[in-house]
Amino acid sequence: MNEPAVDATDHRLLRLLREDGRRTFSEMATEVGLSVAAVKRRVDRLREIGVITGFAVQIDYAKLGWGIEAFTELRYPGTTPVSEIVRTATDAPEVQAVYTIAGDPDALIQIRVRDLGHLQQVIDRLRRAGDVTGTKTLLVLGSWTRDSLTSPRRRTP
Amino acid sequence: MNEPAVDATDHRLLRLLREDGRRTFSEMATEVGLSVAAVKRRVDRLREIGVITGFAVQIDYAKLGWGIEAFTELRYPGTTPVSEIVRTATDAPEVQAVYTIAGDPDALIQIRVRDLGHLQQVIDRLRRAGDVTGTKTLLVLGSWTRDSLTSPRRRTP
DNA sequence: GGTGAAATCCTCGAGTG
DNA sequence: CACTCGAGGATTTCACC
Repeated sequence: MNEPAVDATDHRLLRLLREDGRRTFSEMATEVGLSVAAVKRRVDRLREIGVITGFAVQIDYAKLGWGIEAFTELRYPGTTPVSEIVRTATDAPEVQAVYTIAGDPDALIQIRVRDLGHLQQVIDRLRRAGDVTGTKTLLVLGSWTRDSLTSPRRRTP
Repeated sequence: MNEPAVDATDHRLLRLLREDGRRTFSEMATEVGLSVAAVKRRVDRLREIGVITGFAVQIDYAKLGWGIEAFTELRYPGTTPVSEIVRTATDAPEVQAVYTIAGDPDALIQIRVRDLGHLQQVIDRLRRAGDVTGTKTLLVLGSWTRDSLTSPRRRTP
C-alpha cells in the first residue's frame, strides 16, 4: 500500500545512474547538491524499495561475434500456461528477453546469435521445445536505445 | 584493423559485470585470480575497443508509475528512409528503443507509458509524425530478462 | 540531511618475466 | 606486452549529531 515516494532528487539520481551506472556518490552529490552520505542513503533506499533492481554493464555484442539480433513472435495453443512459455524460452541461452503478450502473438522473445544459421537453429529448437503453433521472426538491421550514447568516463587530470 | 581479441578472462569479467555492474575491481580480481591493476587495465581496454559501451542502472519502471510496456510494429511506404523512421520514433520520450527490421514490419519500437490512455496517445502521435502506413501494438503482460534479478511482473493499469 | 574518521578502493608509476 | 607490487589519493561506509 505504501507508495515508493520517489521525489525529484531521486529522479535526478536515477537519471545520472542511467547515463553512467558507475558514477561515484561524490560526483552525484555535487550534481544534486547533497552530501555524499545522503546520496548513498537515497540510492540504498531505491534498491531496498525495488526501484533499482541492479546495475549492469552494456555490451556491444556484435564486437564479440554475436552480430545477429532478432525478435521472434511465438504463438501457442490456448491451453498452454504462461509459465511453460517462459520456461521453454529462457532455457535457450541465446534468448536475451521474453515478453508475454496480451493477444496475438502470445510471446515476443529477443534473441542474439552468431549468424543466420545459428538463428535458424535456435528457432527450430524453440519450435520443438514447447507446443508452439507458429513463429514469426523479425531480423534486426539496426537499433537505437535511449541513453545508449554513454559519454566517456569521468577523468581526473 | 586489429580484432578485439577478447580472451576467456575478459569474458569472465564481462559476465561478472553483467550480474553486477558496480562490482569492485578488487572483488573481480579475487574472482578471476588476477591483481586489481590487471583487472582495471582489462576493463579499461574493453571500453576502449568498444566491447563495453557503458554502465547503467536497472530500474523497475512499474514502481515509478510507468506500469505499461508495449512493443509497436511500424509499417512505412517503401520510399521512407530508415533515418526518418528512427528520427520520428526517438523523438517521443516514451520510446525506449527502436529496432529497424528486415522485411515486414519496417520497425519495432519499445514503449513505456503510465497507462493505456497514455499508450494510445503515444501511438497516435507516432502515426501522425511520419508517413506511417500501419501499426500493430503488442501489450506486454510480463517480462523476463537474462541476468536480471527481477522476476516477471504483472500489473493491472 | 550533515560530519568526520576508518576501511576500502582506485589509480598510476616502477619493476619483473 | 601483460602482469604484480606498492604508495598516495579518492571513495565508500557507518556511527553519531
